[in-house]
Amino acid sequence: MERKHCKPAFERADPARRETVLQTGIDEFSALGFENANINVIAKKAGISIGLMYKYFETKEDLFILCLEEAISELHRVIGEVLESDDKILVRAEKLIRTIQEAAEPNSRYVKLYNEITKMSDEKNVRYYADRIESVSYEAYTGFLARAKADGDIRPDCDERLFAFFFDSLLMTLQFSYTCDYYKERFTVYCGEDILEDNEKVVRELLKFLESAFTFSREDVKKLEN
Amino acid sequence: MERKHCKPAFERADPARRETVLQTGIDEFSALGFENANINVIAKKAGISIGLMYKYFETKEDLFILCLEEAISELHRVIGEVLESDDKILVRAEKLIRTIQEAAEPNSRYVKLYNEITKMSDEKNVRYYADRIESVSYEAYTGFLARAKADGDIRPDCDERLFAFFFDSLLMTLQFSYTCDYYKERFTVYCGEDILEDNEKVVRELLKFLESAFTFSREDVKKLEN
DNA sequence: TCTAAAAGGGTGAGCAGTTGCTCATAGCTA
DNA sequence: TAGCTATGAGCAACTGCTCACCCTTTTAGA
Repeated sequence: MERKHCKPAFERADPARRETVLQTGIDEFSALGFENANINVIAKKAGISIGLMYKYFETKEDLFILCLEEAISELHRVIGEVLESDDKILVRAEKLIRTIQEAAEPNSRYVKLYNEITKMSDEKNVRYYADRIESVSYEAYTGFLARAKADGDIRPDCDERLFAFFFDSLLMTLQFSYTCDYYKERFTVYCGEDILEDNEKVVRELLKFLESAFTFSREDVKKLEN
Repeated sequence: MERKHCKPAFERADPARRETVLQTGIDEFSALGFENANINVIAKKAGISIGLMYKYFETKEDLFILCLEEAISELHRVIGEVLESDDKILVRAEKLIRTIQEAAEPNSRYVKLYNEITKMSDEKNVRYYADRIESVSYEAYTGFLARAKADGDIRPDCDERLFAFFFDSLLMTLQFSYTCDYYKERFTVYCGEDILEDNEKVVRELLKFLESAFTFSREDVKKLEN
């Protein structure tokens, strides 16, 4: 379905060099964005010539995509560890939130790359990447929401897929809010200058929100439903 | 604090032309992004020479910023109408969701521009724009959340600012999910191919989620809090 | 074992296309 | 004459990418 994004020469290259090239790419792309990053500069910073760079990759975009895959698999590895456990839903949510907070600093380059593809438009293979990237958390979230429903931990009349979507939307936004400049600013507009330092407050309130966002009489909701 | 983003000549120009220039800019910037849009092309499509374009604007970036302001004020106008009413919180939420759904198509260019600045990094005046753009909804949401709290419609021990933040995060993501290609794909990964057509389902489930996202025993939450 | 050819790793000057922006010029009005 | 609107050829800088070239290693035939 999707061709490889590097030439054979790159696969044959020394693993240490491969790592250097990808990490340098991640540095530059996450700092400047795809368009503003300069592949000649990436080559220089990685200590190879552009000639060789183009022996490794067909295009600048292919290099970007490989960097992206690296970033995504790292992000998945981190949340994967959390998702393996077998906790109740809010305990799991708490672990996820704390992981996002703790991983914000060390993984900021990866999150920024993720944020970068978020503005990708259809011309390219949005579908392929969205599937690849999002389906991991999709599987995980719908899985444990289904179980939570069976256990009576969440309301029985909810749609697990939509609830998973809302849940992930909150976590994704939170991740960006600890990492990307604009989202960070927005975060402090809403929650005050100190919010980025007060991890406990965020954990506490988001868990409250998830537990029962807006308590509202069942009748009012019924009224809305018809 | 922030200089003007057009030269006097633009303010003197014919209002119809001003409109054409800004709308053409919004077209191009929302379709291609800031970097890939070509100011020479914008000038041509707007029916003026680039020479004149640069009599109107100092730089390409200034043109972009004026387009952005136009887009934002349009988005604010739309949600402003909804926020003026004096409904209970879930009724208000429902109106907002429906507005997002109905305005998705006609306002897609504005939403895409908004999404575009979301990846802006600090070098530029992120702070200024985040303040300008986000504080409108911030004021509105904290306002009616405070009232909802006073009325006993939401739990009394919540932090209104954080709750407003979570609420807005859900709505912002939803807005992108009806408009921006990557978010759209993600939406269907989570909720199925038909979700973009089933507005009622989204309204219903999001209201359920807001009403009581995860019902969970108070004791478990207490246990988490210490 | 020696040799020649083929294949691959590696280089970087520079091509070609793009694009933000300038400026010399012209017309029009007061 | 002065000051405005308006033009668009084209400058200058940038950058994705090529290609002629060098060096080393592997292969193959005598």
